[in-house]
Amino acid sequence: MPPIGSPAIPWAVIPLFSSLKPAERESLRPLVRIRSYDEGETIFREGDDALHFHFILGGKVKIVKAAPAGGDILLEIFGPGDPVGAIAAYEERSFPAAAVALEAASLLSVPRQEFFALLASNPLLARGLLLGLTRRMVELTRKLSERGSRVEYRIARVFLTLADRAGRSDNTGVFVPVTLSRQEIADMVGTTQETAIRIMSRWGKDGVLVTLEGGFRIPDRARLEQIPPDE
Amino acid sequence: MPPIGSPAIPWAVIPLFSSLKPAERESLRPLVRIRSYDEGETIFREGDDALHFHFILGGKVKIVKAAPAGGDILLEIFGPGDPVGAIAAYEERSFPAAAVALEAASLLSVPRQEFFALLASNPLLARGLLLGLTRRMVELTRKLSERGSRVEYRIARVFLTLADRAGRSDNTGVFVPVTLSRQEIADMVGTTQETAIRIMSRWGKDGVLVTLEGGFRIPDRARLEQIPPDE
DNA sequence: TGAACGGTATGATTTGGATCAGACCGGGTG
DNA sequence: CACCCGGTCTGATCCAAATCATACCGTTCA
Repeated sequence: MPPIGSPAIPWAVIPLFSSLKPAERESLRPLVRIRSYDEGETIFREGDDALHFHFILGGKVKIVKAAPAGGDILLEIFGPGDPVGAIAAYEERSFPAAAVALEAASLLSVPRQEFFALLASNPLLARGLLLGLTRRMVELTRKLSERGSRVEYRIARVFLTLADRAGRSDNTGVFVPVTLSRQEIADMVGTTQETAIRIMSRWGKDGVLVTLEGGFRIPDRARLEQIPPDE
Repeated sequence: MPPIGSPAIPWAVIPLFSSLKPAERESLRPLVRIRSYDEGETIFREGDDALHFHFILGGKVKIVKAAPAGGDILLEIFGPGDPVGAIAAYEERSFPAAAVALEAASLLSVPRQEFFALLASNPLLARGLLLGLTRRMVELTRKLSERGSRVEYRIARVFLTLADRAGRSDNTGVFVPVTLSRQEIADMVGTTQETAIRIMSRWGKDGVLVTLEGGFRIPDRARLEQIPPDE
């Protein structure tokens, strides 16, 4: 057993840390904190000071932002290995959105200062961060360009990307092991719970996308892909 | 006069290059290219291979992305000093959106390879890029959270941020020296030209925001800020 | 000179989805 | 047990904005 205050850190689950030298890991160990969160528990709120970088060791975390018109927008769903709150922590600014555990989760937190020092001395770390940011950027611009498309199309896109990122294929189609309420689905595409429900239950009847325990099944990807953005 | 192929480079207009050492600048000089673009001319298209990083020396450039439902979304307006196409060029991927000169513009282009090499050796450059990306990221998430707000509110937000970024204040209010067609305004908020026209001409009558030669005048910022997101 | 054209303007009509209003169901929990 | 509560479902109504239509510039250009 490791002594208290120096937890065993599962470096392997965090790709961004793969470039760290043993000495760097050793120096980081006494500074980091590992904490578990229950489903629905808030990790940080919109507007909080970004004092730490967080990394997901296990579980799933959603990033939500309050919309000016009321309600929330679900911006991202992160899983093991993903950095959380990196955008805000890099500058000395406050979080532009909140992070909430979508299911029971465990997070590693590194004080802002320490991570920042590491970043200055380790170009590969900077490169990894830059790479992750550009990927998210491309995703976000794609989402923005979907404005004006029908809700059904946008929900279809959500599940298609979820299928790509977390889906498991078997003989009955693709299974997406993510539990989302209809409200959360609505928040992902900027609509109301009611219309999300209508679309989801129609899809259920038609066998396009079925809700079940612990996730969703997509019997036939092509059916989802064929849903048109307009008309 | 500098010899052909080695243009005089106005380093000062590009903040990102402020950290470059004289030797680095010297090595870059024979590799870069400077080119002028007419208003409306395309700098790169969506889907093109990202072979260069571009920097704006003068003029304005818009970033537009084709929407799945048809039409364009205007994602960004960049001015002198801003990097263009950085997201795509960093990875070996193609541009996720097109760049078009909003007015006559001059751009400096650095081959992807060279810029990338520079990035690896100069941590401050990486830091600057990272900083710029995080800023844009925050902006993008804010825009995304505006889904569901009324069009009038979204257009108001566009002009308020334009006023912050490029506005010049005088005794008659703020003047925003950017020429935008009603269609381009529509593309910025994801609506149609007609509704953009209706809102803009109503604002003109009410003196909230006036269109004139070479830009727009906002007599009273507060009037724009008071426009509610819903109801 | 006049035809073609891009941008602006305004009215009439239509519609996707928001809003409002109930209803049902399974799982806590006092 | 009855009660409540969060999530799901469905129907009825409403409305902001899309769509369709038509007109009016100023300018380029043949």
